[in-house]
Amino acid sequence: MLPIQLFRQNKELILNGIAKKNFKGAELVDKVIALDEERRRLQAENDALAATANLAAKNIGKLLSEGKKQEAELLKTEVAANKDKAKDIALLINEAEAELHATVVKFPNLPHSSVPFGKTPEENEVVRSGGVKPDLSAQKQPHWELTEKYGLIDFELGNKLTGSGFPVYVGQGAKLQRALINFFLTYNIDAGYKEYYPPYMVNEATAYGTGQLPDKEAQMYQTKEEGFYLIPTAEVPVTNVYRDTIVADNNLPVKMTAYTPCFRREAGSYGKDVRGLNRVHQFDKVEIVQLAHPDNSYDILENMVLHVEKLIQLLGLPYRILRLCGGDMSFASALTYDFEIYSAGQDRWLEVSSVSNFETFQSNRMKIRYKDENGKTQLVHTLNGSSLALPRIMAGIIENYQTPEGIRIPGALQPYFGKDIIN
RNA sequence: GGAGAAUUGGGGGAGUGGUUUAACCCACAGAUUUGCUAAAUCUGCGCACCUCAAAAAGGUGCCACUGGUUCGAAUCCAGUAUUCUCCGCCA
Repeated sequence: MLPIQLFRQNKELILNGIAKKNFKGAELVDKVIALDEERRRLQAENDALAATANLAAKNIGKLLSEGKKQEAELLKTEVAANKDKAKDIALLINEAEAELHATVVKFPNLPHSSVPFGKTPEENEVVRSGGVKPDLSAQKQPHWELTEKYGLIDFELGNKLTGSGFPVYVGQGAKLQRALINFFLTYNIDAGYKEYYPPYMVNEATAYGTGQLPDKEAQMYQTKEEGFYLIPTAEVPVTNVYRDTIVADNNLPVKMTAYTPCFRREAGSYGKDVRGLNRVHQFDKVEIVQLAHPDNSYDILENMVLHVEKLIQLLGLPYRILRLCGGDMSFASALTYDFEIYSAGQDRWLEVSSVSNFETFQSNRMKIRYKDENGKTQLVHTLNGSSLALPRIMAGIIENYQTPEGIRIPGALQPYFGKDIIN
């Protein structure tokens, strides 16, 4: 959520920012400013009334203790007249606040100055790429053929048990999944991230904190009785660990990592884009989250990018890093780098990680703060990234490492998998 | 699932309708003094919003949460959440 003060102080900044992000709602800016003025006016009025009432109540108490009962009764009737007025104003304040809030949360985060202009994924900027595309000559197959051939994933069984988009990993496929999770977590923990194992369901306040609510409700599965949301990413519970807290600034940055399944009800889409592991409703992911001081959050973002890049390099997958253009960025992000690996069996790029700085957009909702050198409370910057999302990494390994003898296992993963080939 | 009890600031903890402006202790920060792996004394010590160009100052709200009763609520009432104890059920 954008801070309301920003609307008062720097309207131009907001107008420019939302234009870059391709958000159509310039007229809402003036609405926010008007509602904010209304709210403040009402509050000043309300406070004055309350101050009078408080004083009167105190005087009544004093009169009663002095035994002046009649005078006290007289004062009571005077005060009662103000009560209705105060009640009306309180009601108006609630209305104004609710509408103000509902309007402000519609605004996306403002993009960082380095974010390229653009509306579509084609306008994302390739920052750099690495790794070598394998030469598979004529024998290349997509992962859904290979997983069937080696009995690693049973998509049909998933259809039977649940529905489409819920693959069942079997035998060495399940083991590969487990090895990847373990490898990723160990790599993150070695880099100083503290491991969390959070709930897979969250309440409304938590889903609101990271920006899933109110607008992205349709993306999440929800339990019928309790109304809990199944997490679409570990970012949701993990970032909320620090909701409503003030972190000592010498404890920044806070580094957290978690493995969780992720549940997403995506809008219907068919064909090769969603074939196999390319897009599923339940998948595993290891996430990294940091809470950072605003002064160095962009250095930290670059560090997180290097961290993820190294991990992909360890797996020996060809990759590229994109800086997303304004129109392709997520609602809450100020700057996002996407990682894509080249999937040789399909001859296409697959997104495996997204690393973002949200600045104060999430912390303003969650009230995650620190004390600055003057003792003033300030909002922290929140950042997160995938390290990594499992299914597409699995697809990439299976396709890029396919050989006539079987699927080779990248060297760095072998200690976790226990052997060097699937055949 | 049933019955009972509880929830106060960073921690402990007092407070059962009106000089409580939430006592007191600890922790923490600053100053002073004595001096040296510290102690004593004094002062300060939460969050949010509003008035104000800002600072200073003042106002309002916050005792788990949401409402209610009252001129006045940490205190009384109702609902919700969480924790503890006992019973039941259970991997």
